[in-house]
Amino acid sequence: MTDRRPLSLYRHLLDYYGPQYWWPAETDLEMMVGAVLTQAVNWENASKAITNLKEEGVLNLSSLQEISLQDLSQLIKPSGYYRIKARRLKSLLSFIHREWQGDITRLKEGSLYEHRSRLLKVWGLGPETVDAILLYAGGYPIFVVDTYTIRILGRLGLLARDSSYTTVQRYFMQNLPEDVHLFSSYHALLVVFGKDLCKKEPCCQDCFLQDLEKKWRERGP
DNA sequence: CACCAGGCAAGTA
DNA sequence: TACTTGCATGGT
Repeated sequence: MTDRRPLSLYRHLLDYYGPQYWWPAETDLEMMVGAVLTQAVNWENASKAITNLKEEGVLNLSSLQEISLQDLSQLIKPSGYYRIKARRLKSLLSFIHREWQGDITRLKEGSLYEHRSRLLKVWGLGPETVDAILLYAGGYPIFVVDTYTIRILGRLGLLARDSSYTTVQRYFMQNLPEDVHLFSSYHALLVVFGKDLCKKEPCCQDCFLQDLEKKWRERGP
């Protein structure tokens, strides 16, 4: 017995916003670095930090390993929380060298949940960052949850407000076909939607959500 | 001026 | 287990 609403919501979002083509990164390493840099910060800020790293020529495994914590933190300043994020990046880099001998393609060998439990032990990587890495760099079918996702589901009444990360993730994964492309596309659409959505309730008069809620009531999901 | 942005870890009860 | 707080820049 599966709940059809998650797939229905996906179709509405895709129809409204169009395809999103995430994650915006040229390499898997860049994707992982970006995942840390965008923690609790809008992508524009994280993107500036990525640009700095590229211009300095340090967005590669060996340079990131060698660069001092101080120099690294200065380069990523625009991403906010720059001192802590520099430490988190160093922590991630040491994991890549320790676990994979510096071979990032090792992420694509082995099993999803084995990688997940190891990555979750890395200092500075929490569930969202880890799942983003697994989905967008690893190509594994795992659903990425963020604050927007939780807020949207609560707002639509699909789950209780402020449901936990695990609850929301399980809800999507139990009610959607296991499909990397679908999960990738869906998470991107939820973020775009979340940016569009008024943070404070009640929602603005003519935003998409109101339109969606109306359709929802009229024709059902 | 206030408030927010694609989290996470550490401390407290 | 379930809160609370620090971390910090840049845009509206």
